[in-house]
Amino acid sequence: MSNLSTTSDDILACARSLIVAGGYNGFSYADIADVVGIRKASIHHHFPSKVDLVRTLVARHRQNAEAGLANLERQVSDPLEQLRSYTGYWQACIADASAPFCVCALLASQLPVLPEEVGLEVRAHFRSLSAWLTSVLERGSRHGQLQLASTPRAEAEVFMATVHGAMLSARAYGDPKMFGVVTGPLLERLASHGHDRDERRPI
Amino acid sequence: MSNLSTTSDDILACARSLIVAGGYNGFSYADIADVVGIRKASIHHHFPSKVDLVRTLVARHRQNAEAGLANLERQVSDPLEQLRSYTGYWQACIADASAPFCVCALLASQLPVLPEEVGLEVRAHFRSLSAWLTSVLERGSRHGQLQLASTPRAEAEVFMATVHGAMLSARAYGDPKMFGVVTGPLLERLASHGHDRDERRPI
DNA sequence: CACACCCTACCTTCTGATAGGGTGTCCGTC
DNA sequence: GACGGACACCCTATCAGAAGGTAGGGTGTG
Repeated sequence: MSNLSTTSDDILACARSLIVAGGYNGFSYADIADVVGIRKASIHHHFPSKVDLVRTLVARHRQNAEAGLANLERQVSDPLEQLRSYTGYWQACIADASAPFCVCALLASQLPVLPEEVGLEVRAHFRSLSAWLTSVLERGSRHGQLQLASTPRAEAEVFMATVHGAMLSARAYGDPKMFGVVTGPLLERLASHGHDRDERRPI
Repeated sequence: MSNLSTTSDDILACARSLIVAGGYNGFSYADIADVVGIRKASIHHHFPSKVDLVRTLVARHRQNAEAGLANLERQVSDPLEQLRSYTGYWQACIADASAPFCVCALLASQLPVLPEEVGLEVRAHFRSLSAWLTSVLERGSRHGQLQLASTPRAEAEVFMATVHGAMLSARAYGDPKMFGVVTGPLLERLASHGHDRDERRPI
């Protein structure tokens, strides 16, 4: 009924928040032990090495993300609304400080010093997210709901990069609203509503 | 005539490349000592503590950046060309791997675990860069050379965030060209040439 | 019994930092 | 010009603590 073992989940959750705060080298087993209320050695029982821990964490994050996006596909059909939901999700995570950064984005910034196995998982997340965004944009463009300036793939990369940059700016300014300031125009631009925003073309 | 002491500069240069690779906790005095060819203790002579070292590094980076942008203002008058120069600079740095990431952007991603003094310098860089971009966009908009969808300030934040996201994507994909894939459309969109790109408005 | 789980105790290596001594160079005074 | 302090620079030696990890034993439960 209940979780088989919440301890390993607690460890993962704690590791995630610590990584989100300071990256791969920004936390230690001792840090986790303090928060979870367990000894260092007990963590090694669940995750023999730090690489195991982080690799598992990233892999699970990726699975959750893919499942969440698949669920979004089912619940929301409009491409623009899907994109809004995606940015809205992060806006909420940042606003309530529950996850003020994507763990994969943060780890990606340290790719050169990441253990290879972790790096592979991180790259996989980027490819996965990019593929989903590409499909959403492609569909939105085909149905005339979204206005793309270039190929769906290129627009997907722009979208993803902008979202990541928005996270960084929100953190740098210490202002969660900055995420919306950056991602808002991104969505507006893609929306091709009947009303022209401020293009005010003559005639 | 020559530099008073290149050693401290060597230390800073080495620290920069190490931080760009792995962040604040991604390098140690021992790493620098190995590369520069001196002992750990000698580094402490130039920079008593790690905080001193990184704070100096970021402060200098910020000064160099401000000087570079001021110089750009003198050499190039067209706002769009100024933005192109800015992104082109980073495109080159990433392509030749001389500085595949902005040290301030990388440190900003770890702000929660950064020593306060370092964090202040990092935030200052964000404000400084944002201010410059705002002024360029404002001028470009006033002269009708750039087409803004919202206020210069908001567009500046979008621009900065997109550039940072582009750096991240280039690193995640291991492909320097990805930086251009993301920043190219950004510049295209701001350029308000006579030819409408693919808006193809009816009539 | 076997196994999952957590513990104490310990190890090795790295980390940032300090103490103190050895060079060399510049500079003022005799 | 000689002398000696002041200082910049780099060294060896050493430290306390944190890092990731191991060994092995004590519980419980199926």
